[in-house]
Amino acid sequence: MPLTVYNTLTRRREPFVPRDPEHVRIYVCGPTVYDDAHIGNARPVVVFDLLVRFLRTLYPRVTYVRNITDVDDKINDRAAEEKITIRELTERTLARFQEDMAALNARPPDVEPRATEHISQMIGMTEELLGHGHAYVAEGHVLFHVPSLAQYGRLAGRDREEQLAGARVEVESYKRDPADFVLWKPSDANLPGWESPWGRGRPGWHIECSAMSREYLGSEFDIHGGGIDLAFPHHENEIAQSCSAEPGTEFARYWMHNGYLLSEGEKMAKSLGNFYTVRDLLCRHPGEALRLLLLSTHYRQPIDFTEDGLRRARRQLDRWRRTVAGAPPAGTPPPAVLEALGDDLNSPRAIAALHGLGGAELHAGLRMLGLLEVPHDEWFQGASETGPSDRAIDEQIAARAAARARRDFTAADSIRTQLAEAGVILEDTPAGTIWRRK
RNA sequence: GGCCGGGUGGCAGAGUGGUUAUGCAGAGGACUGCAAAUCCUUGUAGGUCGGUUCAAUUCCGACCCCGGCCUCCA
Repeated sequence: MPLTVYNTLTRRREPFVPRDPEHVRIYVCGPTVYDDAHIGNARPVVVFDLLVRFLRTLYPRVTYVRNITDVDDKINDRAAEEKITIRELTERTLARFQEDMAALNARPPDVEPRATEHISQMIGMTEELLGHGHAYVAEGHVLFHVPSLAQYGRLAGRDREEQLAGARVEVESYKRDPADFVLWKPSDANLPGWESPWGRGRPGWHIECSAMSREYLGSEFDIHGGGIDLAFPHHENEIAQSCSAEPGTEFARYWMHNGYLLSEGEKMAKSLGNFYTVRDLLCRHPGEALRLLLLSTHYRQPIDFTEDGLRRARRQLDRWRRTVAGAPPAGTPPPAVLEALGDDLNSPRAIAALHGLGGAELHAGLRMLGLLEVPHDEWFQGASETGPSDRAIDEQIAARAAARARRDFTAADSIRTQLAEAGVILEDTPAGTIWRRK
């Protein structure tokens, strides 16, 4: 099954050819752990989880690295606000992130490196850049000198003049060029810092991904992923750093970017009341519904998240579960599903291909997409904090069965209505009455 | 201002130069004590204006809208 991917670097779809067919290597930018993941953070996690699952069906070995940014000024600010240590904040946030993503059936990456545990690698790369004349020291900072690299701007598709035309930021006086960016910056006593050849300081954001991807995947690997908003400047800067630190190397061959996410038709913002954390949504909707909704739109398309869409996704999963019944997932997913995924990860087409299937084939297709991993009993009858207990429901069903037996349908319907109001739906089948939580 | 996406039937969302996307919702029917679930049938499209073509939702151009990036946001 061939895989074609859209490569942001070339702006076209290309056949995916791994550097080493025995070992595919992929890096995706992970979260800055200062606050709970919102729905927009979840999209790349789910998209690249699916990509990695698919790659694993194609290649014998896949190494998936997703970093954790645990040194960042937003983290410093938040920790100060909450009057807790940076470590407490990052540990707590990371644990919650991992729980949330697990609820979306996103498997953990093979390596989840933390920035704070790779400072020496970042210092090392910064020294290499200085040694090659791509960086300079100014007022305690180490800066990457953008004009030193002719190809800068290739990923974002913009040249130097365009960037200058758009410059809206005040340029720090120590920068030789407005586009230069920080590799290392000084920390005062109140900020996290590490000893370095340039004094006590902390790394810039971009150097983190260059250093950690090299540590675990080597100087050249296959796929680098993230949200489209990271393409510039973050990914552009990563390329600049990595290719300059080791001249002649290619860094990532394929760049894949997921599209932006809107919420209820607008950019998600706390002030608009359309800001959803994954954690919030998981209180009201199953994680698999969120996963399905995110995969219902092609990853490069903009997606308009709505809670209504989430409800529809959940009902779709209800139906599939009934159709699958007790069928085990067959060994191989349906060819149409694999074909769609091979076509630049066309998950909406893969989902469409599932309709009309049944039994083991459908089950296998859904499992390929990372759906239906939650056991059926838990899905339909899982514990509820507000509804009646399983035992109370069984008692009511027995009472209703007795009423129906004496053809007292008024009493029977009354019981059914009461349960419905409590969020429990009854279905009479030839094998007896079954129930599920709404 | 520069750059990059997108505009498809009531909604969600794909492919495609000519032939059904798919799903949801709606309508009709079957089943049911009534429901629920399931099954069957079914209507409705491709921003605007031009161009190319025997034929365009699909290619080209212009324009209009929406969104993003250009500021350490996925």
